[in-house]
Amino acid sequence: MSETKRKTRKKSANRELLEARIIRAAEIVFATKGFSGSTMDRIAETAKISKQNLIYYFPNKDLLYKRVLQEILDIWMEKLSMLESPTQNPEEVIRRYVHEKLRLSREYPNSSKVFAHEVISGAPVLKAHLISQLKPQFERDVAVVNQWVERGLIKPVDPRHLFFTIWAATQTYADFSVQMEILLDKPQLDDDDFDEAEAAITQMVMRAIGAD
Amino acid sequence: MSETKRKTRKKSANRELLEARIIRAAEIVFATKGFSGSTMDRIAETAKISKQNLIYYFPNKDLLYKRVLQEILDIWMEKLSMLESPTQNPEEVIRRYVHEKLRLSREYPNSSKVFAHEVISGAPVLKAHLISQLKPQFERDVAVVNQWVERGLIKPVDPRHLFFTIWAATQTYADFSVQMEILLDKPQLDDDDFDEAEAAITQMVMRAIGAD
DNA sequence: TAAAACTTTTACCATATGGTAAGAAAATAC
DNA sequence: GTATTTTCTTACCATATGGTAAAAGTTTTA
Repeated sequence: MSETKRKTRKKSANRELLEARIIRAAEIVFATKGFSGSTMDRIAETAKISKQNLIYYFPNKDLLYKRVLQEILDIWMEKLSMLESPTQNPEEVIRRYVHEKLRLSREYPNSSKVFAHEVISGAPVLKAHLISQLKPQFERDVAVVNQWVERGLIKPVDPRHLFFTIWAATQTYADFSVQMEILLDKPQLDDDDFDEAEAAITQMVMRAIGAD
Repeated sequence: MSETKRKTRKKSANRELLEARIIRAAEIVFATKGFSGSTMDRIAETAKISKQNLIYYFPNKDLLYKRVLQEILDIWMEKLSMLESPTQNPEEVIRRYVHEKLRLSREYPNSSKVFAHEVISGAPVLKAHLISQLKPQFERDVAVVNQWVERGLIKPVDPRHLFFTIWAATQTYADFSVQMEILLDKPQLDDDDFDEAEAAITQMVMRAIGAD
Protein backbone atom coordinates (compact mmCIF):
# COMPACT_ATOMS: atom_id res chain seq x y z
CA MET A 1 0.00 0.00 0.00
CA SER A 2 2.65 2.43 1.02
CA GLU A 3 4.71 1.02 -1.83
CA THR A 4 1.93 1.77 -4.26
CA LYS A 5 1.64 5.26 -3.02
CA ARG A 6 5.33 5.77 -3.26
CA LYS A 7 5.42 4.59 -6.83
CA THR A 8 2.49 6.71 -7.81
CA ARG A 9 4.01 9.68 -6.13
CA LYS A 10 7.31 9.02 -7.79
CA LYS A 11 5.83 8.82 -11.26
CA SER A 12 3.81 11.95 -10.94
CA ALA A 13 6.87 13.60 -9.49
CA ASN A 14 8.73 12.65 -12.63
CA ARG A 15 6.02 14.15 -14.70
CA GLU A 16 6.08 17.32 -12.70
CA LEU A 17 9.81 17.45 -13.08
CA LEU A 18 9.60 17.13 -16.84
CA GLU A 19 6.81 19.67 -17.05
CA ALA A 20 8.90 22.05 -15.05
CA ARG A 21 11.82 21.47 -17.38
CA ILE A 22 9.58 22.15 -20.36
CA ILE A 23 8.29 25.34 -18.84
CA ARG A 24 11.80 26.49 -18.11
CA ALA A 25 12.80 25.74 -21.69
CA ALA A 26 9.73 27.47 -23.05
CA GLU A 27 10.50 30.50 -20.94
CA ILE A 28 13.98 30.74 -22.38
CA VAL A 29 12.72 30.52 -25.93
CA PHE A 30 9.78 32.88 -25.39
CA ALA A 31 12.13 35.36 -23.73
CA THR A 32 14.44 35.57 -26.70
CA LYS A 33 12.01 35.02 -29.56
CA GLY A 34 8.67 36.27 -28.34
CA PHE A 35 5.54 34.20 -28.68
CA SER A 36 5.25 34.05 -32.46
CA GLY A 37 8.95 33.63 -33.00
CA SER A 38 9.10 30.63 -30.71
CA THR A 39 8.51 27.25 -32.30
CA MET A 40 7.38 24.12 -30.57
CA ASP A 41 10.33 22.41 -32.19
CA ARG A 42 12.78 24.85 -30.68
CA ILE A 43 11.21 24.61 -27.26
CA ALA A 44 11.33 20.82 -27.44
CA GLU A 45 14.96 20.94 -28.47
CA THR A 46 15.77 23.23 -25.55
CA ALA A 47 13.96 20.86 -23.19
CA LYS A 48 15.77 17.93 -24.82
CA ILE A 49 12.69 16.02 -25.84
CA SER A 50 11.01 15.47 -29.18
CA LYS A 51 8.47 17.92 -30.47
CA GLN A 52 5.75 15.27 -30.44
CA ASN A 53 6.56 14.43 -26.88
CA LEU A 54 6.35 18.08 -25.97
CA ILE A 55 2.92 18.15 -27.56
CA TYR A 56 1.98 15.18 -25.43
CA TYR A 57 2.59 17.26 -22.33
CA PHE A 58 1.32 20.55 -23.69
CA PRO A 59 -1.15 19.91 -26.51
CA ASN A 60 -0.71 23.36 -27.98
CA LYS A 61 1.50 26.39 -27.95
CA ASP A 62 -1.07 28.78 -26.53
CA LEU A 63 -1.56 26.57 -23.52
CA LEU A 64 2.15 26.33 -22.91
CA TYR A 65 2.50 30.09 -23.19
CA LYS A 66 -0.31 30.64 -20.74
CA ARG A 67 1.26 28.24 -18.27
CA VAL A 68 4.56 30.08 -18.51
CA LEU A 69 2.85 33.41 -17.92
CA GLN A 70 0.87 32.06 -14.99
CA GLU A 71 4.01 30.75 -13.31
CA ILE A 72 5.64 34.13 -13.77
CA LEU A 73 2.71 35.97 -12.33
CA ASP A 74 2.54 33.60 -9.38
CA ILE A 75 6.16 34.21 -8.48
CA TRP A 76 5.82 37.94 -8.80
CA MET A 77 2.60 38.35 -6.94
CA GLU A 78 3.97 36.29 -4.10
CA LYS A 79 7.24 38.12 -3.77
CA LEU A 80 5.87 41.58 -4.28
CA SER A 81 3.16 41.80 -1.68
CA MET A 82 5.49 43.25 0.88
CA LEU A 83 3.86 46.58 1.30
CA GLU A 84 1.22 44.79 3.29
CA SER A 85 3.10 45.52 6.48
CA PRO A 86 2.19 49.20 6.76
CA THR A 87 3.14 49.33 10.41
CA GLN A 88 6.76 48.92 9.51
CA ASN A 89 9.21 51.69 8.92
CA PRO A 90 8.54 53.03 5.37
CA GLU A 91 12.21 53.35 4.61
CA GLU A 92 12.83 49.72 5.44
CA VAL A 93 9.79 48.53 3.53
CA ILE A 94 10.75 50.36 0.37
CA ARG A 95 14.36 49.35 0.70
CA ARG A 96 13.30 45.74 0.87
CA TYR A 97 10.85 46.22 -1.97
CA VAL A 98 13.54 47.50 -4.30
CA HIS A 99 15.86 44.76 -3.15
CA GLU A 100 13.30 42.05 -3.82
CA LYS A 101 12.30 43.45 -7.17
CA LEU A 102 15.90 43.55 -8.26
CA ARG A 103 16.46 40.05 -7.02
CA LEU A 104 13.65 38.87 -9.26
CA SER A 105 15.37 40.51 -12.22
CA ARG A 106 18.57 38.78 -11.33
CA GLU A 107 17.11 35.35 -10.62
CA TYR A 108 14.35 35.24 -13.18
CA PRO A 109 15.56 37.32 -16.11
CA ASN A 110 13.69 35.18 -18.59
CA SER A 111 10.44 35.55 -16.72
CA SER A 112 10.90 39.28 -16.81
CA LYS A 113 11.54 39.24 -20.54
CA VAL A 114 8.54 37.10 -21.35
CA PHE A 115 6.40 39.40 -19.25
CA ALA A 116 7.85 42.43 -20.99
CA HIS A 117 7.22 41.03 -24.47
CA GLU A 118 3.67 40.27 -23.47
CA VAL A 119 2.86 43.66 -22.00
CA ILE A 120 4.58 45.61 -24.77
CA SER A 121 2.49 43.64 -27.24
CA GLY A 122 -0.63 44.91 -25.51
CA ALA A 123 -0.97 42.13 -22.93
CA PRO A 124 -3.41 40.13 -25.11
CA VAL A 125 -3.21 37.17 -22.75
CA LEU A 126 -2.34 38.82 -19.45
CA LYS A 127 -4.75 41.73 -19.52
CA ALA A 128 -7.42 39.91 -17.58
CA HIS A 129 -4.93 38.83 -14.93
CA LEU A 130 -3.55 42.32 -14.60
CA ILE A 131 -7.03 43.58 -13.91
CA SER A 132 -8.02 40.86 -11.49
CA GLN A 133 -4.73 40.25 -9.71
CA LEU A 134 -2.28 43.10 -10.12
CA LYS A 135 -4.67 46.00 -9.90
CA PRO A 136 -6.15 45.29 -6.46
CA GLN A 137 -2.70 44.87 -4.99
CA PHE A 138 -1.48 48.01 -6.70
CA GLU A 139 -4.31 49.98 -5.21
CA ARG A 140 -3.64 48.66 -1.73
CA ASP A 141 0.02 49.53 -2.06
CA VAL A 142 -0.78 52.99 -3.34
CA ALA A 143 -3.05 53.51 -0.35
CA VAL A 144 -0.30 52.45 2.03
CA VAL A 145 2.16 54.93 0.58
CA ASN A 146 -0.46 57.64 0.65
CA GLN A 147 -0.97 56.98 4.34
CA TRP A 148 2.73 57.38 4.93
CA VAL A 149 2.57 60.75 3.22
CA GLU A 150 -0.47 61.79 5.23
CA ARG A 151 1.21 60.81 8.49
CA GLY A 152 4.24 62.79 7.48
CA LEU A 153 6.45 59.72 7.53
CA ILE A 154 7.78 60.47 4.05
CA LYS A 155 7.93 63.47 1.76
CA PRO A 156 4.95 63.94 -0.57
CA VAL A 157 5.26 61.71 -3.60
CA ASP A 158 2.89 60.35 -6.21
CA PRO A 159 2.82 56.67 -5.22
CA ARG A 160 1.60 55.52 -8.61
CA HIS A 161 4.49 57.02 -10.49
CA LEU A 162 6.85 56.02 -7.74
CA PHE A 163 5.88 52.40 -8.29
CA PHE A 164 6.08 52.73 -12.06
CA THR A 165 9.57 54.11 -11.72
CA ILE A 166 10.74 51.44 -9.30
CA TRP A 167 9.31 48.70 -11.51
CA ALA A 168 10.90 50.13 -14.61
CA ALA A 169 14.24 50.84 -12.97
CA THR A 170 14.51 47.32 -11.56
CA GLN A 171 13.13 45.33 -14.47
CA THR A 172 15.40 47.08 -16.91
CA TYR A 173 18.33 45.15 -15.46
CA ALA A 174 16.70 41.97 -16.71
CA ASP A 175 15.04 43.14 -19.90
CA PHE A 176 17.75 45.43 -21.24
CA SER A 177 20.71 43.50 -19.90
CA VAL A 178 22.18 43.17 -23.38
CA GLN A 179 22.27 46.92 -23.81
CA MET A 180 23.93 47.35 -20.43
CA GLU A 181 26.46 44.65 -21.11
CA ILE A 182 27.45 46.55 -24.22
CA LEU A 183 27.60 49.92 -22.50
CA LEU A 184 29.43 48.57 -19.46
CA ASP A 185 31.79 46.49 -21.58
CA LYS A 186 30.94 43.25 -19.84
CA PRO A 187 30.04 39.85 -21.21
CA GLN A 188 27.43 39.52 -18.47
CA LEU A 189 25.97 41.56 -15.68
CA ASP A 190 27.38 40.17 -12.45
CA ASP A 191 26.49 40.44 -8.78
CA ASP A 192 28.50 43.64 -8.42
CA ASP A 193 26.49 45.31 -11.16
CA PHE A 194 23.28 44.38 -9.42
CA ASP A 195 24.62 45.61 -6.12
CA GLU A 196 25.58 48.91 -7.70
CA ALA A 197 22.20 49.13 -9.35
CA GLU A 198 20.51 48.50 -6.04
CA ALA A 199 22.60 51.14 -4.35
CA ALA A 200 21.85 53.67 -7.07
CA ILE A 201 18.13 52.99 -7.24
CA THR A 202 17.72 52.79 -3.49
CA GLN A 203 19.60 56.03 -3.03
CA MET A 204 17.39 57.75 -5.57
CA VAL A 205 14.21 56.48 -4.04
CA MET A 206 15.37 57.24 -0.51
CA ARG A 207 16.19 60.78 -1.45
CA ALA A 208 12.86 61.02 -3.23
CA ILE A 209 10.93 60.10 -0.10
CA GLY A 210 13.20 62.23 2.04
CA ALA A 211 14.81 59.39 3.96
CA ASP A 212 18.45 60.18 3.44
CA MET B 1 13.45 71.92 -67.99
CA SER B 2 12.22 73.16 -64.68
CA GLU B 3 8.99 71.31 -65.43
CA THR B 4 10.93 68.12 -65.90
CA LYS B 5 12.71 68.63 -62.67
CA ARG B 6 9.51 69.35 -60.89
CA LYS B 7 7.90 66.21 -62.23
CA THR B 8 10.91 64.15 -61.30
CA ARG B 9 10.98 65.67 -57.89
CA LYS B 10 7.29 65.11 -57.48
CA LYS B 11 7.50 61.46 -58.39
CA SER B 12 10.32 60.68 -56.07
CA ALA B 13 8.53 62.64 -53.42
CA ASN B 14 5.55 60.36 -53.89
CA ARG B 15 7.76 57.38 -53.52
CA GLU B 16 9.29 58.74 -50.37
CA LEU B 17 5.85 59.47 -49.04
CA LEU B 18 4.69 55.92 -49.67
CA GLU B 19 7.86 54.48 -48.22
CA ALA B 20 7.36 56.58 -45.13
CA ARG B 21 3.79 55.33 -44.87
CA ILE B 22 5.01 51.76 -45.15
CA ILE B 23 7.63 52.29 -42.48
CA ARG B 24 5.05 53.79 -40.18
CA ALA B 25 2.75 50.86 -40.80
CA ALA B 26 5.56 48.38 -40.26
CA GLU B 27 6.44 50.08 -37.02
CA ILE B 28 2.91 49.71 -35.74
CA VAL B 29 2.80 46.04 -36.59
CA PHE B 30 6.31 45.29 -35.30
CA ALA B 31 5.46 47.13 -32.08
CA THR B 32 2.46 44.97 -31.32
CA LYS B 33 3.55 41.67 -32.84
CA GLY B 34 7.33 41.65 -32.67
CA PHE B 35 9.42 40.75 -35.66
CA SER B 36 8.40 37.13 -36.15
CA GLY B 37 4.77 37.77 -35.36
CA SER B 38 4.52 40.47 -38.00
CA THR B 39 3.53 39.34 -41.47
CA MET B 40 4.21 41.18 -44.68
CA ASP B 41 0.54 40.78 -45.42
CA ARG B 42 -0.44 42.52 -42.21
CA ILE B 43 2.01 45.33 -42.74
CA ALA B 44 0.74 45.82 -46.28
CA GLU B 45 -2.82 45.88 -45.03
CA THR B 46 -1.93 48.49 -42.42
CA ALA B 47 -0.21 50.59 -45.09
CA LYS B 48 -3.22 50.06 -47.35
CA ILE B 49 -1.37 48.52 -50.24
CA SER B 50 -1.12 44.97 -51.54
CA LYS B 51 1.45 42.60 -50.14
CA GLN B 52 3.13 42.30 -53.54
CA ASN B 53 3.33 46.03 -53.83
CA LEU B 54 4.88 46.21 -50.40
CA ILE B 55 7.46 43.72 -51.59
CA TYR B 56 8.13 45.94 -54.56
CA TYR B 57 9.20 48.69 -52.19
CA PHE B 58 10.86 46.49 -49.60
CA PRO B 59 11.97 43.23 -51.19
CA ASN B 60 12.11 41.40 -47.90
CA LYS B 61 11.02 41.55 -44.32
CA ASP B 62 14.50 41.75 -42.81
CA LEU B 63 15.28 44.80 -44.86
CA LEU B 64 12.08 46.50 -43.83
CA TYR B 65 12.75 45.71 -40.18
CA LYS B 66 16.26 47.10 -40.42
CA ARG B 67 14.96 50.28 -42.02
CA VAL B 68 12.45 50.71 -39.21
CA LEU B 69 15.15 50.22 -36.60
CA GLN B 70 17.51 52.62 -38.35
CA GLU B 71 14.84 55.33 -38.43
CA ILE B 72 14.22 54.82 -34.73
CA LEU B 73 17.88 55.01 -33.87
CA ASP B 74 18.30 58.14 -35.97
CA ILE B 75 15.53 59.93 -34.14
CA TRP B 76 16.80 58.91 -30.74
CA MET B 77 20.43 59.65 -31.31
CA GLU B 78 19.54 63.05 -32.62
CA LYS B 79 17.26 64.02 -29.79
CA LEU B 80 19.32 62.55 -27.01
CA SER B 81 22.69 64.14 -27.52
CA MET B 82 21.85 66.99 -25.25
CA LEU B 83 24.39 66.41 -22.59
CA GLU B 84 26.90 67.82 -25.00
CA SER B 85 26.50 71.26 -23.51
CA PRO B 86 28.47 70.63 -20.31
CA THR B 87 28.85 74.29 -19.64
CA GLN B 88 25.18 74.58 -18.89
CA ASN B 89 23.60 74.26 -15.51
CA PRO B 90 23.43 70.51 -14.70
CA GLU B 91 19.99 70.81 -13.23
CA GLU B 92 18.64 72.39 -16.39
CA VAL B 93 20.40 69.90 -18.66
CA ILE B 94 19.04 66.89 -16.82
CA ARG B 95 15.59 68.42 -16.56
CA ARG B 96 15.56 68.89 -20.30
CA TYR B 97 16.95 65.42 -20.84
CA VAL B 98 14.14 63.79 -18.89
CA HIS B 99 11.64 66.02 -20.64
CA GLU B 100 12.94 65.09 -24.08
CA LYS B 101 13.12 61.41 -23.32
CA LEU B 102 9.58 61.41 -22.08
CA ARG B 103 8.46 63.35 -25.13
CA LEU B 104 9.87 60.61 -27.33
CA SER B 105 7.85 58.04 -25.40
CA ARG B 106 4.76 60.12 -25.90
CA GLU B 107 5.30 60.93 -29.58
CA TYR B 108 6.91 57.73 -30.77
CA PRO B 109 5.47 54.98 -28.60
CA ASN B 110 5.70 52.44 -31.40
CA SER B 111 9.35 53.20 -31.99
CA SER B 112 9.99 52.64 -28.35
CA LYS B 113 8.18 49.32 -28.41
CA VAL B 114 9.98 48.03 -31.47
CA PHE B 115 13.26 49.00 -29.88
CA ALA B 116 12.27 47.27 -26.64
CA HIS B 117 11.28 44.05 -28.39
CA GLU B 118 14.58 44.07 -30.22
CA VAL B 119 16.79 44.67 -27.19
CA ILE B 120 14.90 42.24 -24.98
CA SER B 121 15.38 39.62 -27.67
CA GLY B 122 19.11 40.14 -27.40
CA ALA B 123 19.47 42.92 -29.96
CA PRO B 124 20.35 40.51 -32.79
CA VAL B 125 20.10 43.27 -35.36
CA LEU B 126 20.89 46.35 -33.30
CA LYS B 127 23.88 45.08 -31.35
CA ALA B 128 26.40 46.46 -33.83
CA HIS B 129 24.70 49.85 -33.85
CA LEU B 130 24.59 49.99 -30.08
CA ILE B 131 28.31 49.41 -29.99
CA SER B 132 29.21 51.86 -32.72
CA GLN B 133 26.65 54.59 -32.09
CA LEU B 134 25.15 54.46 -28.63
CA LYS B 135 28.22 53.46 -26.66
CA PRO B 136 30.47 56.39 -27.60
CA GLN B 137 27.73 58.86 -26.78
CA PHE B 138 26.98 57.08 -23.53
CA GLU B 139 30.60 57.32 -22.49
CA ARG B 140 30.75 61.02 -23.30
CA ASP B 141 27.61 61.63 -21.30
CA VAL B 142 28.92 59.60 -18.37
CA ALA B 143 32.08 61.67 -18.45
CA VAL B 144 30.09 64.88 -18.38
CA VAL B 145 28.13 63.83 -15.31
CA ASN B 146 31.32 62.66 -13.64
CA GLN B 147 32.78 66.10 -14.17
CA TRP B 148 29.76 67.68 -12.55
CA VAL B 149 30.32 65.47 -9.54
CA GLU B 150 34.02 66.29 -9.42
CA ARG B 151 33.31 69.99 -9.58
CA GLY B 152 30.83 69.59 -6.78
CA LEU B 153 27.97 70.80 -8.95
CA ILE B 154 25.84 67.81 -8.02
CA LYS B 155 25.82 65.18 -5.30
CA PRO B 156 27.86 62.05 -5.98
CA VAL B 157 25.93 59.65 -8.19
CA ASP B 158 26.82 56.75 -10.43
CA PRO B 159 26.13 58.26 -13.86
CA ARG B 160 25.77 54.91 -15.57
CA HIS B 161 22.99 53.73 -13.33
CA LEU B 162 21.50 57.19 -13.30
CA PHE B 163 21.12 56.98 -17.07
CA PHE B 164 19.79 53.44 -16.95
CA THR B 165 17.18 54.54 -14.47
CA ILE B 166 16.16 57.60 -16.46
CA TRP B 167 15.91 55.58 -19.64
CA ALA B 168 13.88 52.88 -17.96
CA ALA B 169 11.61 55.28 -16.10
CA THR B 170 10.82 57.28 -19.23
CA GLN B 171 10.52 54.45 -21.74
CA THR B 172 8.20 52.53 -19.51
CA TYR B 173 5.48 55.07 -20.27
CA ALA B 174 5.60 53.95 -23.89
CA ASP B 175 6.39 50.27 -23.54
CA PHE B 176 4.18 49.42 -20.58
CA SER B 177 1.40 51.87 -21.32
CA VAL B 178 -1.16 49.07 -21.38
CA GLN B 179 -0.29 48.07 -17.85
CA MET B 180 -0.54 51.65 -16.66
CA GLU B 181 -3.83 52.21 -18.42
CA ILE B 182 -5.18 49.26 -16.51
CA LEU B 183 -3.77 50.37 -13.18
CA LEU B 184 -4.81 53.99 -13.63
CA ASP B 185 -8.24 53.01 -14.97
CA LYS B 186 -7.85 54.95 -18.17
CA PRO B 187 -8.46 53.97 -21.76
CA GLN B 188 -5.32 55.85 -22.75
CA LEU B 189 -2.50 57.73 -21.13
CA ASP B 190 -3.10 61.39 -21.77
CA ASP B 191 -1.01 64.53 -21.56
CA ASP B 192 -1.78 64.93 -17.87
CA ASP B 193 -0.38 61.50 -17.13
CA PHE B 194 2.80 62.34 -18.95
CA ASP B 195 3.04 65.64 -17.14
CA GLU B 196 2.62 63.88 -13.81
CA ALA B 197 5.18 61.31 -14.83
CA GLU B 198 7.60 64.03 -15.77
CA ALA B 199 7.06 65.79 -12.47
CA ALA B 200 7.58 62.59 -10.52
CA ILE B 201 10.66 61.45 -12.40
CA THR B 202 12.20 64.90 -12.47
CA GLN B 203 11.61 65.34 -8.77
CA MET B 204 13.25 62.02 -8.04
CA VAL B 205 16.25 62.73 -10.19
CA MET B 206 16.59 66.27 -8.87
CA ARG B 207 16.56 65.02 -5.32
CA ALA B 208 19.05 62.34 -6.31
CA ILE B 209 21.56 64.88 -7.61
CA GLY B 210 20.82 67.18 -4.71
CA ALA B 211 19.19 69.93 -6.72
CA ASP B 212 15.99 70.34 -4.82
C1' DT C 1 2.22 -12.50 -16.04
C1' DA C 2 -1.42 -10.20 -18.41
C1' DA C 3 -4.01 -6.04 -18.71
C1' DA C 4 -4.15 -1.27 -18.27
C1' DA C 5 -2.24 3.11 -18.22
C1' DC C 6 1.16 6.11 -19.45
C1' DT C 7 4.94 7.79 -22.43
C1' DT C 8 7.42 8.30 -26.70
C1' DT C 9 8.06 7.79 -31.62
C1' DT C 10 6.79 7.61 -36.52
C1' DA C 11 4.22 9.20 -40.31
C1' DC C 12 1.76 12.66 -42.06
C1' DC C 13 -0.89 16.95 -43.19
C1' DA C 14 -3.19 21.62 -43.64
C1' DT C 15 -2.21 26.15 -43.40
C1' DA C 16 0.34 30.39 -43.21
C1' DT C 17 3.81 32.99 -44.98
C1' DG C 18 7.93 34.94 -47.27
C1' DG C 19 9.13 35.30 -51.62
C1' DT C 20 9.68 34.62 -57.17
C1' DA C 21 8.26 35.45 -61.98
C1' DA C 22 6.10 37.78 -65.18
C1' DG C 23 2.62 40.45 -67.13
C1' DA C 24 -0.65 44.68 -67.00
C1' DA C 25 -1.22 49.43 -66.15
C1' DA C 26 0.25 53.95 -65.36
C1' DA C 27 3.45 57.62 -65.44
C1' DT C 28 7.39 59.85 -67.65
C1' DA C 29 10.73 60.84 -71.26
C1' DC C 30 11.80 62.15 -75.82
C1' DG D 1 2.59 59.72 -79.98
C1' DT D 2 5.67 56.21 -79.11
C1' DA D 3 9.30 54.23 -76.19
C1' DT D 4 10.81 53.63 -71.69
C1' DT D 5 10.70 53.48 -67.02
C1' DT D 6 8.15 52.93 -62.89
C1' DT D 7 4.42 51.03 -60.30
C1' DC D 8 1.09 47.56 -59.29
C1' DT D 9 -1.34 43.01 -59.95
C1' DT D 10 -1.96 38.14 -60.80
C1' DA D 11 -0.47 33.56 -60.38
C1' DC D 12 2.16 30.65 -58.06
C1' DC D 13 5.42 28.07 -54.98
C1' DA D 14 8.67 26.20 -51.34
C1' DT D 15 9.18 25.98 -46.75
C1' DA D 16 8.17 26.17 -41.90
C1' DT D 17 5.24 25.08 -38.42
C1' DG D 18 1.36 23.80 -35.37
C1' DG D 19 -1.02 19.97 -34.94
C1' DT D 20 -3.57 15.02 -35.75
C1' DA D 21 -3.59 9.93 -35.76
C1' DA D 22 -1.98 5.97 -34.46
C1' DA D 23 1.43 2.61 -33.51
C1' DA D 24 5.31 1.13 -30.54
C1' DG D 25 7.47 0.99 -26.21
C1' DT D 26 7.55 1.31 -21.22
C1' DT D 27 5.86 1.34 -16.64
C1' DT D 28 2.33 0.35 -13.31
C1' DT D 29 -1.52 -2.24 -11.60
C1' DA D 30 -3.72 -6.32 -10.02
